[in-house]
Amino acid sequence: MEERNLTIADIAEELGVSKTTVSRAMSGKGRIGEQTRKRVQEYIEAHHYSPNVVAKGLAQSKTFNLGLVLPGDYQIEELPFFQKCMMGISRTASEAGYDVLISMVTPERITQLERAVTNRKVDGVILTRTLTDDAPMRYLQENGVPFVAIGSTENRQAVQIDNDHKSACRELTEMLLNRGIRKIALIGGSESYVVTRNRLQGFLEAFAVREDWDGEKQIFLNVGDGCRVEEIVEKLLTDRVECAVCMDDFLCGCVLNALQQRRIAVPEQVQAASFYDSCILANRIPAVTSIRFDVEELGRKACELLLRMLDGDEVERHTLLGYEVRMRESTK
Amino acid sequence: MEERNLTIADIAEELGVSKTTVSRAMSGKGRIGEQTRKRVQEYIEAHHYSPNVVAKGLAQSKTFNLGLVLPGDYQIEELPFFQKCMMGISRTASEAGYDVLISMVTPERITQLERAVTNRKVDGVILTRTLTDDAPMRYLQENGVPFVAIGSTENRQAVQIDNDHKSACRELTEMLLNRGIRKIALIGGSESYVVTRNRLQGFLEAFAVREDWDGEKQIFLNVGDGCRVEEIVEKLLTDRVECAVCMDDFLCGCVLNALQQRRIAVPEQVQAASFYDSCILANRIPAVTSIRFDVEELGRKACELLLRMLDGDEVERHTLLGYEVRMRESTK
DNA sequence: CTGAAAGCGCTTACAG
DNA sequence: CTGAAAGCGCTTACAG
Repeated sequence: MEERNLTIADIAEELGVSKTTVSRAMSGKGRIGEQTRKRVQEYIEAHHYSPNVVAKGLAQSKTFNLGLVLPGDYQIEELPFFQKCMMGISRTASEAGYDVLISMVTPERITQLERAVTNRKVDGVILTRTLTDDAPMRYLQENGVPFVAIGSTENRQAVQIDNDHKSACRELTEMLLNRGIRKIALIGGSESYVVTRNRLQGFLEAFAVREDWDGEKQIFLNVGDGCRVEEIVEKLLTDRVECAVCMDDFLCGCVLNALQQRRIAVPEQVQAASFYDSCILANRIPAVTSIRFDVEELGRKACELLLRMLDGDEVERHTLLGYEVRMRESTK
Repeated sequence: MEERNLTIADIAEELGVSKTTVSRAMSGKGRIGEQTRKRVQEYIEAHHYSPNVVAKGLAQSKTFNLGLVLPGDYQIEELPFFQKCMMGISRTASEAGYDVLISMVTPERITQLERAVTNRKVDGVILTRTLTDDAPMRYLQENGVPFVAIGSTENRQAVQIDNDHKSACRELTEMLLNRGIRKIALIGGSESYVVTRNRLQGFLEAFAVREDWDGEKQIFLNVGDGCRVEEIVEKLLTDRVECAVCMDDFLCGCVLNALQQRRIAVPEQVQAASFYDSCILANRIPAVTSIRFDVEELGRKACELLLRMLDGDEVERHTLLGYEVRMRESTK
């Protein structure tokens, strides 16, 4: 069923023109008669010709592939994020005639990325997680590969894009304080993520502007596993903390579970808020107050940035995208 | 920093041999003098030459890319699965000199996959979810693209690989029955997934062998959202069902939440078991009895199958991988 | 406006 | 054992 694919040479011969002409009719580059162009295009349509992108790429020293670096040592709370991100990237790339090629890396091993680069399989790369000391980023910079980093990094050279986590956390915290909360806790993951520090900063800023603030704040970072959460919840209860702001939905889920286990009512006895508003907490009762980001949009924008870089455009080094605070029943 | 890349022609000239010779020294194909080979290889090592895979591909009519079809309309419970699967695939592909190119599809839209195929960007494709009537699968078959389907399909033509969900569900159910459970429920997702029907079948088989069985079984399928779960849990309690077997971890999480909300103790009042044993239920208290699959291995095997197909090997049409029942505190 | 020719970086019969 | 040449399927100066 799959006969040999049509080539530009076949078409040229069939139409009695040169390959050059066929090529031009398709690309629109170079002068070409309107009539000729039409004839070629009609033939192409009729015969469902589609050019061999790899050959085209070789001639133009391009691959029409974008590398996407995904962490292999993921955590559950990140999955909805990566998925949505990929969706945005993949769609945008596809519409621009590019494909997305994945490289899974760990902090210790970036061989897949190295392969993709040294084998010249990609024109540029998108990073989906950034660490304080980011091996993939360093590698790409050293090798002069164009890339954009999703997420915040302290590397000022890199083109980066992220949602404004700091402002988001500040605004959420302010809203909670305005509602009269006096004892509030921030619970978050690894400090080696820049985003953790950004959110912490936003949290702190919410208090900085209030000279009259006489409440109490607690901060728990580097929370890694369920056990830690148990301890923290115990402490929250002992200290009669009124509200727990969790840095991601999985963490928040753990906190809520621990509270339920102890028969603590949310929001009556303890309130809770989260980040991402992902499917991890979907259908929770009570519904959880959360900061929502448009992650697919983030992926799209990141991809657009990279595409523009590949076109030789100068792009903004630092892009911040918005957020939305969604107040729900888990806070009052 | 990024000077023009070394090519085979450069090396040939530098060494005073032909391009043919250099090519042969690398590929190992064709006769070549041991001395010459060594010289070439040493030069290559010293200068960190790595061949342009795209050019190589063009010459061999290959791309050294594998397509990976991912559903864009994912559900949270599937994410850990996809991630692990990708990890296995990506690693195996990488080791074999291939890269993985993703296409996100929905039941209505498979344009990304079509692009990858018509643009001749992939040598073969791996499907990660299979529906009863699967558009991507149909498309690939019609176009003669080699592919392997992860998950069960009724399409007997396709090369498919999956874990043995039917046996797994049967064994789990048998174990529960052996422990004296008399009222048991099966709760699962969409029946349009073949896997749902496989598990249902396994569930039913567990009873079929017991002539003396005089208990009660309930079956809830096509559970889509949290609301339905609430209703089901109500019914379980009214009917005094002793154990709920959930077809995935997210569903099980919902059931457990609903139970906790109602202050029902697990496993004392109601027992629960799940499938996948993924990070979604990690750190749950009590720990949940679950069927564990080695999903990364599944990805690896799937990729190996495809690679063998691309090499022209005949491969087994149907592969079933094992499982492991992990009894934990949520059942007694 | 159109085409012959060289080139992208490899592989592979074919000949020696 | 080694090489000249053609070819993979495109693009793009250069010439007309």
